Amino acid sequence: MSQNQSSYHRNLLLAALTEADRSLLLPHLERVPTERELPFSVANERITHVYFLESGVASITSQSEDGDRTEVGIFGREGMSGTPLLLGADRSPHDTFIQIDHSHALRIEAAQFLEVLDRSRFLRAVMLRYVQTMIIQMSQSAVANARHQIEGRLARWLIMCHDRLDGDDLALTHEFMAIMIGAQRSGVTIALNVLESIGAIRATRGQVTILDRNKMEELAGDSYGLAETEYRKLIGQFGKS
Amino acid sequence: MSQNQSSYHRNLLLAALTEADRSLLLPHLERVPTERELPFSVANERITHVYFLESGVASITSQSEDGDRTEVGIFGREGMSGTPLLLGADRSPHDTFIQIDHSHALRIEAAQFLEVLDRSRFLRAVMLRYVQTMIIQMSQSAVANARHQIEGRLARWLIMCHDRLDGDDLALTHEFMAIMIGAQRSGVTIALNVLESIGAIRATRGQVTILDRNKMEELAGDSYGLAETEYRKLIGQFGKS
DNA sequence: TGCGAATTGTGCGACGTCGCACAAAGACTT
DNA sequence: AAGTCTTTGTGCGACGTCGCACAATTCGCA
Repeated sequence: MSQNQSSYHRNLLLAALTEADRSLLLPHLERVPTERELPFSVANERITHVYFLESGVASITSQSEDGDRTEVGIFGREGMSGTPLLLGADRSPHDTFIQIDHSHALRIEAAQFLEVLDRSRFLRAVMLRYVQTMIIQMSQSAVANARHQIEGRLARWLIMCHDRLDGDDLALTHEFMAIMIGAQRSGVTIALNVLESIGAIRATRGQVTILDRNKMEELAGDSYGLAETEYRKLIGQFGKS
Repeated sequence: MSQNQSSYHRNLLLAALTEADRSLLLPHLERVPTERELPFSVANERITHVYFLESGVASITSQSEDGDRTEVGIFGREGMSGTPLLLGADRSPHDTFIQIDHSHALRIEAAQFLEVLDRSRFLRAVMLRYVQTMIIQMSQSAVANARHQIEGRLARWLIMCHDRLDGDDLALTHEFMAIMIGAQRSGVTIALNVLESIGAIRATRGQVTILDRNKMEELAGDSYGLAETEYRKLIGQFGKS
């Protein structure tokens, strides 16, 4: 249990709770190892657990008939999966799964989560404020996709990952990033080369290193920042900028 | 008050409430005339009222530094403004205002709204389920912007308006639609001509008439439909398809 | 009825991205 | 050390959209 206790503080949402609220969750939380592609929830299937990441990055994606995935949301140790439960839905049309693995998450069964929600108004309030930050994030994804081209979208996505990971190295392939920002692989290769040529990143096989975060934020423009500001206002400290 | 009572049923969210819950809201609701550009809420300013539309269409938009607006959400008589209040925020970085006017809305002051929310768990639950449908809608906007080109995005947006209005005529200028879908005006002109040439719509000055809704839904592809399906599951009947 | 403003149609070069294909380079297996 | 698979670089034509400009059309108002 001391293991769980320390885990609490790795997830910023859990860390934002009062001691009393955490003790409501504690008996139901199970610490599980995570690995790439581990599904937290599957589209149109009942959400079985709510996951709180200790580290790593997860994506919420929308899959179209032809099999293309598009990312609509991202979270790490500042967030959780299963937000539809907070809003009275037991499933959603989106998939949620681990993108970048960093070992562990805490999870609670859906039914128990709902029960705990009922018992603490403050706990529920924190989680709902988190939903608000996700709404802003998703909105800004729509804006980024509408207004920015690959370079900007990629810069935005990379610094969002950067916010959620320790250090400046991101283990990512071009193919992977292409899916995440809804572009094609060769376009990502070119964009990465541009970013590298201006000294914003260094790219090697399967890895991107953020060198100049300011430049990256500049490239992302105002598609980055709103959600992060909202998080800091509503929940607490977060990110690197 | 009998005027208000009939108004209740025009807004689908209010109509979805129990008689008891409606009577909690009733004393605080004020029926106000609406007009184009009437702001329901302004970015980064305290939300003063929650509006329930009886008819017409409102947009939630994100404004960037350079003044460009991008629409991130849309609602009509099936929805409401002020959803951040439900999630514990008193403001949001987005603007919400009337796009297409159809005369009236019911509004309640923010403080009173919050008070009523506290008093009925069921009422709160209905509104939160509505938030979930908006999340899906915003996500699908991100998908549409990432994957579809002007024709598809325009088709999606037009049928979303169509869902929210009586009849098949939409009073819209090209300029206006261009802003809504994040494209440029001349691109919209061309796309509209394409839609007209295949018999999906008829376009005249300041007006678009939906002729073949099925064709429009086909063009929109899977960027249309998820949010609407979610609404029907979580709240009730809605739309025309 | 006529004038001015708003709206729509159209043209054109520049540019970014797609779609696809294939070569080059790096990493992993046996 | 050789062979295989994954990842990355690159080329090229097609296409869609931008950015901009200007003409044509329609509407509203004096």
